[in-house]
Amino acid sequence: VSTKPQLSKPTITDVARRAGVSKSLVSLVMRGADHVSPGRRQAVTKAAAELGYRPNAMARSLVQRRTHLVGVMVSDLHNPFFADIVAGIQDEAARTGYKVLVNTGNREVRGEEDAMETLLQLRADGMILTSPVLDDEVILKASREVPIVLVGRDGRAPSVDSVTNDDHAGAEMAVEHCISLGHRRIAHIDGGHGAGAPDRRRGYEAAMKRLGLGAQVQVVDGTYTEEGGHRGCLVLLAQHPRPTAIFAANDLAAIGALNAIEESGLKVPDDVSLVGYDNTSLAALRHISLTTLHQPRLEMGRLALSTLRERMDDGRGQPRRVVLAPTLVVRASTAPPSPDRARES
Amino acid sequence: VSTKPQLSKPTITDVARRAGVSKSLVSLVMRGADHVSPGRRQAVTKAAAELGYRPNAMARSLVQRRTHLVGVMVSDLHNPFFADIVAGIQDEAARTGYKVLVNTGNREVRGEEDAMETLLQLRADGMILTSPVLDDEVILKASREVPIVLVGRDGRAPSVDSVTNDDHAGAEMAVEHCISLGHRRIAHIDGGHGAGAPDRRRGYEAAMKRLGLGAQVQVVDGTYTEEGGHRGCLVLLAQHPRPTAIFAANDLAAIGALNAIEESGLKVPDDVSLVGYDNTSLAALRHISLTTLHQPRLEMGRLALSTLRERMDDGRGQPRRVVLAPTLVVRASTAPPSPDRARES
DNA sequence: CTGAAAGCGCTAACAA
DNA sequence: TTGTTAGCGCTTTCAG
Repeated sequence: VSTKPQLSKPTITDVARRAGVSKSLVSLVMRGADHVSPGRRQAVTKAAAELGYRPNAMARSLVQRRTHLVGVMVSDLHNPFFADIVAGIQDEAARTGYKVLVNTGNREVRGEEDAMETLLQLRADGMILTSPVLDDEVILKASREVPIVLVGRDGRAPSVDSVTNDDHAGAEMAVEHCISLGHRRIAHIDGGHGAGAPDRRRGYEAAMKRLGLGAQVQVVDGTYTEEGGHRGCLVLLAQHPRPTAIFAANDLAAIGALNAIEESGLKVPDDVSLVGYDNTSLAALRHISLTTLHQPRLEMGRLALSTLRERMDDGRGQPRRVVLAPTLVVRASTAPPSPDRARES
Repeated sequence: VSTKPQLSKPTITDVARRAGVSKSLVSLVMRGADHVSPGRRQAVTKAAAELGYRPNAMARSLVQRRTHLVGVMVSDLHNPFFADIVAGIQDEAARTGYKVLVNTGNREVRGEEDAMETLLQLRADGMILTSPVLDDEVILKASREVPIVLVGRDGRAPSVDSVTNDDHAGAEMAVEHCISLGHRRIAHIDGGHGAGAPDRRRGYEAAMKRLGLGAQVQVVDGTYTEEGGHRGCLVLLAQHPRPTAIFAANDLAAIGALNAIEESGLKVPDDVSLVGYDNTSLAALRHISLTTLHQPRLEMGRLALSTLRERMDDGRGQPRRVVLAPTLVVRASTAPPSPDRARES
């Protein structure tokens, strides 16, 4: 990489000279101080405009020891789930004078580490990590240098806050919904190491047992991806009798399952009912119309930022765990089991 | 916003003191200089590790007058189209020592201006704007302060580069495909002011005329959204005879059209064939299976960054317009018109 | 209300 | 090879 410097931009000194005042006065005016004489204020404003002056945020932050920057490490830019989270963060940031800068680690540990490092070197005032795959230890270490809020994953250390939805409860709702429709053979395709996946699995198991279907519990391996859902579903469909309802770990996996079901010549919901998780825009597509659990993403984003602010601005030291309630969205992928199928159990 | 400074982090001076050397030596070691004695190098490395020292990127950039930061303003984080563009940018950036920071303007002029301003004040070495809705004038002005590359939209000024796909040619391919299947009444739902939309429209018209269907040209208003496609499609379906094929401005609009068609009790492709644009992940869903035009997104991202580098590193002053060829992806949403329908023309 | 001086953390000549 | 000296552009006391 070459070291060619850019054409130098006007500095505060240039403005001061042109307006015939001191640097300090220009600084005051640029920051909107109120006790500056109208005449000089105008002279400064005019000079700045003529020069196209723009304060250098880095020089400013260097002396203030504060950047007013919040770094957001997004686990996967391809997942529409995160778009709303970021929107919520941005929303709240704009209201409170913070700038949001987004980064991504492409679902890889190494990538996420690099992304964090960039933000750390930039001296962001705080950072938000969405569903990171990073080790707890790495996060804990970074949290000693800058306030960190996790979204979608629990912050297992007192120095790390988190904003999540109640995955356990959401999974229970999925099961209860299926049971209320008359299903008994309800299987789960799990989400592997994905953020929240273990809780969804435990919630599924707990609800099954609580409602007297402990013997019907069946979990197959999967991931938070279409392929994972597809694979897991094929395993389930190969059984006799096969499940009449399937709860997939997230919407993406549910779509994979949907494909597997149709490839097998079966229909949703006639032969198999299907439930997803996340209520992404995909689930709402008319052709998919997936029953799923909604997470209040926008609000989660807003809460992530306000939680971060409590540490950045108010110096809170106690950990904070925000857990929101998911809500069931019933669409066309679930229905009562067909009479002959239900009998088989 | 309060002005509470963070707990101060170790500086280069702290490391120098602890290692018993000068700041400059620490600086050299941190940057991996080769002519440093092994003993001192190790002392510095050790001190830095013990202190948890991390160079302050802002202080460094202030003196170097270079941030090694590339700002990417993404028009809409919800559109999966941009995820691959960003991935391509990041890919190429990682190879060449640049850090990528993403921003978004939420499809609004004001938001995009703020996003640009943040990047400008941060003194990013260059910026990439994806499908901005910003005025040409604003972009032109900014391009005098920092190299800018537009993606998905043409850079109408010599100081602004661009990377696009050949929208005109892509639209022609869509039309040719429909005609080759036997369609004659082929309508277009346009994309309004969306980046590239006017070219797609012109391409559609040109191909229709060139192939002797000038009299059949029909364009209805739309946008790059599901709602736009839905609305436009309803207008088309209300006609007698209605079109046997519809070319929507992008995939999102095509999905809106798809919904409109099915709501009207018609089927795709039996009653109406449908073509989209962009080949987003949505188009590939088994349940959608949309014939569409693919843009080489990853490559476009990579090219955007390398085009930017030519200005940042090599000081190129001539404008550069990269135009890539789209490719037709045929799926299940297009088929020959049913015999009785075709006759009606 | 305004200006002068000091310094944020770092790198870049220039000496030694 | 290593240390010293100046700033980068800005804000912040502190005088006036």
